[in-house]
Amino acid sequence: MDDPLRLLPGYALRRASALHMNALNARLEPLGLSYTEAAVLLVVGANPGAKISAIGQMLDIKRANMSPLVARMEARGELQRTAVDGRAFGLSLTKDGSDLYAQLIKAVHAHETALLERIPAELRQYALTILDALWTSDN
Amino acid sequence: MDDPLRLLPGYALRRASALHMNALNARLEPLGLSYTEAAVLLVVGANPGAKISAIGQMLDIKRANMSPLVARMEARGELQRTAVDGRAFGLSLTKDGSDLYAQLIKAVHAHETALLERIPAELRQYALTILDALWTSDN
DNA sequence: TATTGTTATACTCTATAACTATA
DNA sequence: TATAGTTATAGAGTATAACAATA
Repeated sequence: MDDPLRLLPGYALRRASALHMNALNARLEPLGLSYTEAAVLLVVGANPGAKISAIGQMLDIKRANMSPLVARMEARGELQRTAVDGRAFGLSLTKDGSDLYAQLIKAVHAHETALLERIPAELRQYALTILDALWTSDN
Repeated sequence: MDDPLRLLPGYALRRASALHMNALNARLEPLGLSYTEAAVLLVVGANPGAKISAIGQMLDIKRANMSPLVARMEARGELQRTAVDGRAFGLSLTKDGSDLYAQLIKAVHAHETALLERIPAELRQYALTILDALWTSDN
């Protein structure tokens, strides 16, 4: 049976993304995080006090979807919010959030390593440049 | 604000995939096709008589999701089914399906060209190899 | 007026389970 | 017993719209 999608980079992109999102979710399950939550935790860990709106913009998560996500992580005691002004909140890690963050860093590193190892060694150096070019500088 | 996801190929993979799936869906909207339906149309066009189950396996679409998808495309007069044996069906394009297929080929070509043009010219030659390596040979 | 956050809701895609019929 | 297809349903992830409060 002929595979007409075999030569389409766009199709490979989709299949690769789906495969690795599943792999990442499996890795994050022991931490009790979805990959969206993990992304927020990474950004907050690297930017204590970052505003919810700024985090959402960086990760391309809509305000309406950030709200319940942040509320969930706050309820689990991973994040805490501090009023920046009368309408905006800054986020930072709690003690539990910091512990989880440390575990998350390890899990993400293992995930990214496994991903890169699938690529022929001599081409690995180009992977990030190519993948970044496929989405950056137009959002 | 620091972006801790900047150096993660896995994150770039996800963002790139999301961006281009949206772009493809926009291109397919005038044809009245979702990208999943488009993938099925491409496979049937290249493999007249292919069994529903085989198409689903190639595209990693579950049986339970192939059923309504095929029914929809059949109802729109794009696909027709022929009994292979008492339980399996082969799919082929109708006349309308063939016309749509021709349009689809053009849309997909335009999409893939636009995608590749985002990649620096000297790296384009590696893109398909890298993206394929990221998902093939373990499904 | 624009920004920030919240709530409610809808839509798509995908996943699981149970079922029938046939190989 | 395994395969093929169908149906119903549930769960993510994401999208829109309307709203209140503040800058």
